[in-house]
Amino acid sequence: MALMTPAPSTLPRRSAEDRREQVLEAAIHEFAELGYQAASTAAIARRAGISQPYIYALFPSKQDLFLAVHDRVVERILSTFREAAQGATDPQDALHRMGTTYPELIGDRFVLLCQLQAYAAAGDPEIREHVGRGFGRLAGEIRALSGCTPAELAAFLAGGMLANVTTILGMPELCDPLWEEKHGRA
Amino acid sequence: MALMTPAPSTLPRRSAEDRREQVLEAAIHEFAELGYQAASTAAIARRAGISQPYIYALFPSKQDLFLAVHDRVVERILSTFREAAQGATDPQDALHRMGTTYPELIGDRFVLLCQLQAYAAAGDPEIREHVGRGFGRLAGEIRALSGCTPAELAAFLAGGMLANVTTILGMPELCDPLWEEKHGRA
DNA sequence: GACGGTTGTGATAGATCAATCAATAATGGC
DNA sequence: GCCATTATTGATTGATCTATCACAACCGTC
Repeated sequence: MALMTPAPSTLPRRSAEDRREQVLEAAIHEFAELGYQAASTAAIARRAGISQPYIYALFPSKQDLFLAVHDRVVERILSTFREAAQGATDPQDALHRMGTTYPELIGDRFVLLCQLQAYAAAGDPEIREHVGRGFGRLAGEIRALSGCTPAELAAFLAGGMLANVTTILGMPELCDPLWEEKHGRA
Repeated sequence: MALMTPAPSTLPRRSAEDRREQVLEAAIHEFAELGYQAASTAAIARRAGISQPYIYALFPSKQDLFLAVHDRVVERILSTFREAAQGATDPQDALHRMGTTYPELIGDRFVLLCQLQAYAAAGDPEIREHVGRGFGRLAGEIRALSGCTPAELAAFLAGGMLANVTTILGMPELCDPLWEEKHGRA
């Protein structure tokens, strides 16, 4: 039982808050590409530049980490939409402005894929409840920001879902017509 | 090393084709609720009433089983749509008829959830390619059956996606306005 | 009533992975 | 310059899961 190698020399220590940040960012990527189950804490740790056990000093469990990732992703989407809706004149205009930010959100790619993975993992009741609340918050805020009707909200959300899926499948052309022809008619 | 218990008595044997059928049906349920990674071959076998190793006599690998499930699900959706589109008068009418079958597909529940799980598992390139082909076939057939425009197709697919997600989250009320107010205006 | 193909299973290898724990190095206050 | 606190890791455990293999029970058939 040889004990540990004595850690070559001074490695700079970061605050726990800092590390949590790194882990969250790494986890977003891993969860987005592999899903809740397939993503391993070892891979997340590697990407974050820390050891695998240390994740459990920063988050109580893999599920908690996943839900924290989901919260952050929802928050990021919301802030993007809030910004986009600034100065809109009417509901359609607000939704249109939000819709144009979708490609930007997709540019991040991982944000939307994380959403999809959260839905897929919703077989677990605890996850479903959490993700359901996030989805409700999203829907509520979009309505509040835009003042749209339930039907318009549904159509907007639906477009987002299609964007998710066509992105992950690498078939964006199927989604494009939505944002082109919906409001932007010359 | 006690050898096996001598198998109480005569259990009726089924044809391999029969068994494959049972396994596929069981796998649809397991994959739908848990996803590709989290669903275990042991649980599938238990549900199908066979031993876990026998699955590998019927399907070469878990991934092959998953893709076979996906094919079957796509085929089921297509046949539902084909039936619904019979006797439609124009593209809008055809899409409307197909849309009304969505709740029926959701009644099955597992069919649509399997689709969602397939998208979520598309991080794996082999799965993505297969699922992408299925999605393309779906989109192509819908266009052929209805004669709709690309924008109408996109809106229709988007609605399906939203139906998937609101179903799994148990929030169907967010999706209802789509099918109610879209075409059925009195 | 032996035989060859088919159906089916138990045991198990081999891999992976979440989570725990004890131990150790750096840090900051005093 | 000491001490309590905080950050960080190596080693490991126990569980789980896919896949393989050798073997057994059944079936038609000659």
